[in-house]
Amino acid sequence: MKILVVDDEKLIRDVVKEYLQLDGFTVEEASNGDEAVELSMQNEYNLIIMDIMMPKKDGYQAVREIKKVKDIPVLMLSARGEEFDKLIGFDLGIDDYVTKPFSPKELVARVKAIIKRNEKSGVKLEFGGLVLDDKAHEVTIDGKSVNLTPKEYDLLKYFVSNNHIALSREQLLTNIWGYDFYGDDRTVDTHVKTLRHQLGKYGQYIKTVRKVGYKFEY
Amino acid sequence: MKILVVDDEKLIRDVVKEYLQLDGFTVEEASNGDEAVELSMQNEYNLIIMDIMMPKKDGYQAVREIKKVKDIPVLMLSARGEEFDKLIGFDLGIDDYVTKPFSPKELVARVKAIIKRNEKSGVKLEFGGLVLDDKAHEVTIDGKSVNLTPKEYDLLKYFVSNNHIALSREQLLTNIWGYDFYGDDRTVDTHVKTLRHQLGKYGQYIKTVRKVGYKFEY
DNA sequence: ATAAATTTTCATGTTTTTTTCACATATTTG
DNA sequence: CAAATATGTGAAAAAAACATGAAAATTTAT
Repeated sequence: MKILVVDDEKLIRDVVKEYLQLDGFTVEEASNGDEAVELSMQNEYNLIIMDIMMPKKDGYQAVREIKKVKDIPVLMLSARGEEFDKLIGFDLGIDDYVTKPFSPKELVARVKAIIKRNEKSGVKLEFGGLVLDDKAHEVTIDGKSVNLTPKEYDLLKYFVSNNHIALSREQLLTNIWGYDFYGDDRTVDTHVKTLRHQLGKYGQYIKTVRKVGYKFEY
Repeated sequence: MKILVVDDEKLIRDVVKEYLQLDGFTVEEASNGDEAVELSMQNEYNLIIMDIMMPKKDGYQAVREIKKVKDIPVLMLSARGEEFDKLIGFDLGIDDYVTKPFSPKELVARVKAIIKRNEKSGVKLEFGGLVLDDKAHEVTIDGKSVNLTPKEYDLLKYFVSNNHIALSREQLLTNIWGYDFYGDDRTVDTHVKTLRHQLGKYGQYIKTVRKVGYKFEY
């Protein structure tokens, strides 16, 4: 997950970067609109966080140019009040906006929300006889449909899209349940249990990573 | 899909063009009514987006002349309030109108809606004894005609044309009811209910996809 | 204008899913 | 090996999602 942070103030870039990295994102920076456009042409970002007021080229213009070529979600930063109406009136296809001053935590939460919304759907992931067809929203084992509950389905989808990667309970909760889930960690365990059962012989591919969480490994 | 955008303000033409191109449309421009008439005689457009107030020849006159010769859908642009009533009284065969200032996103949505409305289909979809003959606009089960209401028909058509694909309530609403439906999600449920009844033994092929929506699966 | 048909809303009941939690089992550590 | 820590599990409670029927609102036809 690569994110481009565009702001002319280094301090802001640094803070945002730090928090995003804590959550496992890769972050690159640009200090003005021109740089932002250039970088986003050369790289594949999953999200752009863009300030509005900047020298060289402002955020609106930069977004306009980038969106012409690439379909990347954008989160806008704006000083309180100013320029705000424009954002709404001039529909640039902004995914969300945050007004300064903002809480880094909230920003990260919003970033995650956007990424989740924009997650590509309709993929078909196959691991031997285990197939997850996201378009049909269906999981089959050796051709036979398995009746997963919604949570089980989401969990499996997240697992298989992160093959070989250990996932903490917290990570699973924020990414599948949502950042606003305030329940018990261990509810993950219960779902892993039922999912393992549902997957039959493929259940074993969800491995326990002690002290951390779980991982799918095929 | 080729669209002609007619407006005397270059800025508006540019913005509209930009957004339409993002959605894969080919766009040509005209800056007044005369040009518009001329261009549309020489080219085959799938849609014309026409401003009303223009020098040389206004939008009404241009549309009238074009419609005399060609059967092209037209979307009118008008400044808020002014000239507006005329559009309704004047039966020019306008397909839709948008008042300035407008959100480009909405404009594109309306363009798509018009194009979709004007698409001739006429397919015949068969699933065992269940046949949807779009040309005749009729559904039969084992040869016997079924009396579907318009909504039921549209819903079934959308379902069967998306066999094996899970469809969210939102997706169903925007594609069948239209992007401007602001009612209750759950109205979909009610229609699914009646449709299932109408389809008798074929009702079971509309499956519930919990937490998502429904899918047709034959 | 009136009646009929269709669509939408909404409250209710039912089913399914999710969460919690206590206890069992397994693993690590001193 | 015992204690501490972490995960597995089953069952009950809580929550959520859907199906349904009926009434209200809207649209269409007569």
